[in-house]
Amino acid sequence: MLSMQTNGIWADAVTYSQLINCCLARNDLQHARLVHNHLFFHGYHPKTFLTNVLLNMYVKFKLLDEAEALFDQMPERNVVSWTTLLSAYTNAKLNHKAFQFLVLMLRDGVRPNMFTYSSVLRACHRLFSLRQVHCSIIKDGLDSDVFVRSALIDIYSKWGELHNALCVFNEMVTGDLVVWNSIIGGFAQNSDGDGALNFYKSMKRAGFSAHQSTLTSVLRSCTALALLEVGSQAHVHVIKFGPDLILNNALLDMYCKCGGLGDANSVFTRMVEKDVISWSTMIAGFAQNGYSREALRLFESMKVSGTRPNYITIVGVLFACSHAGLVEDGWHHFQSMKKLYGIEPGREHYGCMVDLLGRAGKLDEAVRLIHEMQCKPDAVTWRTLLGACRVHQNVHLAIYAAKQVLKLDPQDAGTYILLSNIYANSQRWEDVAEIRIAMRDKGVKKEPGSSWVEVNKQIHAFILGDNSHPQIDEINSQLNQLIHRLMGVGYIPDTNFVLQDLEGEQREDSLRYHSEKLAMVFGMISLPREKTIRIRKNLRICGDCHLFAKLVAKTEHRIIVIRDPIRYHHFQDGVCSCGDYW
DNA sequence: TTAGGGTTAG
Repeated sequence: MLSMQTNGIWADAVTYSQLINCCLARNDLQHARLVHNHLFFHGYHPKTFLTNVLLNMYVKFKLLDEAEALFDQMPERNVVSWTTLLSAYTNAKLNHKAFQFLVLMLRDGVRPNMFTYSSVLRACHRLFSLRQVHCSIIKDGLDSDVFVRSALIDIYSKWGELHNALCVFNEMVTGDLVVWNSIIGGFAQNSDGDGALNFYKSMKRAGFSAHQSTLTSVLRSCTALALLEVGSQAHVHVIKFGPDLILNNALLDMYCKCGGLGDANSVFTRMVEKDVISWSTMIAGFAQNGYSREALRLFESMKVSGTRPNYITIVGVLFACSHAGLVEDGWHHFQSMKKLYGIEPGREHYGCMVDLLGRAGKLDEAVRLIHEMQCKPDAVTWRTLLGACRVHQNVHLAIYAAKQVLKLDPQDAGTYILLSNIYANSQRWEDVAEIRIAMRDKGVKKEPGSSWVEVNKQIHAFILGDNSHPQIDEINSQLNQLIHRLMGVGYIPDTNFVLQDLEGEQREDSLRYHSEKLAMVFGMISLPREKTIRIRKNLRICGDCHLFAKLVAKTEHRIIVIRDPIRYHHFQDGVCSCGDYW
């Protein structure tokens, strides 16, 4: 450029823009500024096009103030000028500012185009504004643009409006990979793994190959559904993409959550690049699967590696302590999190500590900690204390904790039932009746216990009281024989876990058909002995089923993994990885 | 010839 200048030749706008974009590609702010200053000192007044390029340059270098100053000085602004700054606001999550800017743009008489809309959609922080923007898009005839379409699907999904996302998707005539990814991601984010996997199949039928983000959503769905086999299949495709950090993190999480800790660890070890999410995932994975010591060892390695722990990392660390009864370690990490990493303890951290102290029988300390909390305790906090009261049979405190839970979550069926059982055990029948009336008046219904087991990449569901499984007769007959065999080696059904209104044999019957027992038997019938039986549950496993699974693992020589909403139980040779502490 | 879309941890 300098030689052009000494020859008296002025570079034209295109040359200047190429020069600026070259600086951008090299991340060279110094030379980019030099070009801008050169234009300024030589009294060259660039046309709107070149100023837009400069504006974009400042935006990309995240120098919003300078971009704004330049925008204010522009004698003429077109839709690109407005959109450049507007998308800078959305990227910086300045949603309110982005919307104000859109209003100014409209007042200036500039109509938004597909570029503007695809940016502004991400800034919709209210459903109402989203609907308004969607109407304008249709009015301007821009709803068929694939960028706008994927942004619409994405934002509707984020608002939980899957129905609307689906409508936008179904209107698509020409295919587009990112639009497919948006709808698959939408279903995955809304915990509809089945829907996401079905769309993934349709996408492949439509002739599209999976991209990194497609696979990330697929893995997320496998994680939610505990589909280890489908997830492992996706792993084969993941390898094709080489070292993709986000994708590998999703893979890691899938193996951890599906109970495949060995595979998770080998993925983790082989990862070329690891970030705080990779470390946190693996630490929580070890902790939830009952390997607390490994989780804490990994936390030490993380610190050595130089990766700074964050809020979520510490949740995993404290979870590891609470599930192994490591009171001193727990206190140490809890007290040092602020001092060492500047992280204020949040509800989840307090929750882990309440759990840790409560399980260890230090109920008074747990209550004291709840009262000292910097943030307000929520239903989960009180439910944690309630769980500890149940283990340590502290009726007085349990009633107090249960009342606190119901104040904050009046629809929590589990707590009503627990409270009612506590009253029944203390012969407080009037209180029992009162609870039942409250449940009836509030329309509280207990979610039926359900378990899912994966056999030949198919999910088989077992729901308490539902006999629709085609092999249910065979399962029931095998289950009865199994119970008989186990009773021969000392199994006594533990009826403490049953609703209070059942008596004697009836009590045992209701335990007999707990969904995880049916799922276990089905796994035994359908899978060869060397295959692990993997079960996912919607409720926490009860003590009776836990004992049952240990005995099955021992006498039938099976490995069983049961994942409940909080943690995982690996049953092998008559013991569980949780050490009976859950 | 400048501006826009999808993915990860509790």
